[in-house]
Amino acid sequence: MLTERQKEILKIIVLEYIKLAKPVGSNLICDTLNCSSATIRSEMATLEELGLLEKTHTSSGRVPSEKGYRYYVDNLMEIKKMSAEDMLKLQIIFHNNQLQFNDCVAESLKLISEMTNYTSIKLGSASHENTLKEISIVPLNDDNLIVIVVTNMGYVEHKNISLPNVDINDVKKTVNLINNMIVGTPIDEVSEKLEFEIKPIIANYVEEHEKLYNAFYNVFNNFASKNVDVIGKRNILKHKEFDNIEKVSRILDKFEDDNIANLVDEIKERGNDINIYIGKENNIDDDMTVIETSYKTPQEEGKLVVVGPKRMDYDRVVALLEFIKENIENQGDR
Amino acid sequence: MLTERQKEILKIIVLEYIKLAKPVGSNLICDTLNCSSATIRSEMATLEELGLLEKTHTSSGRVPSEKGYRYYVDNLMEIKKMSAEDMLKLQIIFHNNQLQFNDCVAESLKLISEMTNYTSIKLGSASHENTLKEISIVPLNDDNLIVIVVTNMGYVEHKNISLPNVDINDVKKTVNLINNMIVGTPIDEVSEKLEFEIKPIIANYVEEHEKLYNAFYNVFNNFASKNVDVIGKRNILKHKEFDNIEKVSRILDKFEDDNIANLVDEIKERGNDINIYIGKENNIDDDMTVIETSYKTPQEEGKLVVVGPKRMDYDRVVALLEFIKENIENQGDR
DNA sequence: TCCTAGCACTTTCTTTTTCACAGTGCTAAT
DNA sequence: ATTAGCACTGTGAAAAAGAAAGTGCTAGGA
Repeated sequence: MLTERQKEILKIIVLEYIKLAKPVGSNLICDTLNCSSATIRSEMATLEELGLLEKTHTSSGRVPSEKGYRYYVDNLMEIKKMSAEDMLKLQIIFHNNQLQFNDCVAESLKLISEMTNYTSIKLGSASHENTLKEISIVPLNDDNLIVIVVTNMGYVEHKNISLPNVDINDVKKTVNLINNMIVGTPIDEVSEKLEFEIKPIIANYVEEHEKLYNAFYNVFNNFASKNVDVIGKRNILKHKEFDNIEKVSRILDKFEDDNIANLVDEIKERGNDINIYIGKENNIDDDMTVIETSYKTPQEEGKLVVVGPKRMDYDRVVALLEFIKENIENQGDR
Repeated sequence: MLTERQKEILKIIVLEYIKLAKPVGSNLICDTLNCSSATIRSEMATLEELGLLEKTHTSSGRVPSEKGYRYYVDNLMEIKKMSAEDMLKLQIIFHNNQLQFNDCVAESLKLISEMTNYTSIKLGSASHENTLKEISIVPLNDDNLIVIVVTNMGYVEHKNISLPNVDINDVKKTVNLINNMIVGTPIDEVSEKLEFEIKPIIANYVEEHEKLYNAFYNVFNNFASKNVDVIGKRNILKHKEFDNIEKVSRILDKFEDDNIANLVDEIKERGNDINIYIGKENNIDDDMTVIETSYKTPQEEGKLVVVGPKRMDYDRVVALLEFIKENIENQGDR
């Protein structure tokens, strides 16, 4: 258990380090705390023994450790009201009746990325949670057509396929078959069903049934398993601690879509409204913090994530995410 | 007019610098050219006077100037056969019957990016070149539906819209109207036609016609004006000359989708099969080279572009692009 | 006339040295 | 408990020194 003064000191160090990214010395603190730097130093030594602070070298000021950030987040952080400015900008998005619901989510995340210089991620439901809602085709010319697949979650994917020498009516019949027989199946089980339920039927009356079957099989087999949107990848470049190409490369690689979708998906939920995973607590990168929240509306469910350096403006991000989550869930059915 | 020996020297310097990114000294060259370093030095001085070579400082080796690269590309470069390895990998893609035509293009560009560590770009036709082919809807639930727009070029875009209190049959009627009256219109003129041709009609019988009109209007008004795919943005990080965050940032910003689509689109075509724009010759970045080719198939037309440092493996990229262009155009109608 | 050996000169890059600074830990006194 | 005082330490910037790479120029030889 920390004394009040120790808490105060830890808090100042965390906030100061978040602001300036420079180790915090005892002098800076004694100004605000009305005691001598020597006193602060001995307190800082105690906090270091407890594992809450670290030094970058023997005679440097102190930097929060991961455990220190954790303590701050759990015990010291006061959830601030959002700044009026932040609030206003977000409200403009959510009150813009021109924008469709989906765009609101995307736009607000984009705004968060811009305002904070962190990276935000929207992760929709995975393909095994999506079922086939409807499939339709648009012929382009004799040989080529577009297949459009819509899932119950409103996720849409389309693919250009070419079927030379296949009668368009046979394609239409096949589409009808699929729409009658397979709708409601989880996306990643569709290709299996195609093989055992559709293929035998069309084999009877379609000349080029092999070609036809293959084309549809591929559509479903390559269906994006994740529905992910990463916004502001390049923001990592704006932070002091990522000042060399290797680090930046490493992080940008992590942000690649498939990659990040898996990593975000693996987050073991802690069940809070907003969950914070600092450094080693997340599986994206030890140098980063991940803040996550989930949302659920009649149309769609998913996760919203903000990723930034451990030295992150926790208060602000939490406030922003809470606001967005709330707005999404209230307006989801507008 | 350069002497044979001067050409030889320039060529060696270009190739060597492309390989190692280090200024090339006279000693290295005299080994291969059977003459003394002093001779080479005086030749290099001449080439520098002609503006084909540059020094990084008074006593450094030589580096090709932009003009030097240009001379190399125009006069010295021998279009090599592709390496067997490159050839094989690409052929696997184009001979893979599982892959649809579109995927072949994307896959082969992805491969190029991986093999060369440059960035490649696929630019489809712009919205003013696309006309409306068909529009269709998939209802998700009472209030929400998906609008799918297909253009004559096979470009597809979809949008989630919500229309509370609008009868689905009215929506269907509107869709039919659009499909009957507006098909064939260039995409960027559609919203105008909606206003003057469709809106007056639905106003007569649809209660919430304002809502309905707005929704469709937005779909077309926000239609992506460019159809662009940038592959391997992060490759810029792998090149020696981009060793600081500012440069990398600058380039990565340039690669952002809307941005790059415009820049690529602005390229004034020189009408060759393959066009090379070195440094200031392109409008993407003075430190980069852009290699561009166009393709045209019955289904689609567009540009393929490779962007990399000026110190780029010209031979290889040209060979790769030529191969891909040829395969696309031959297989476009397979 | 062209080529080359030789040499002085220049710039960069790396290493070493020096120095001020910011900050610590400890001790002794309050 | 707190604090003033002081010795000590690692950093970072600046200056100094030396090695390496490469040039330009000159004079002599084919």
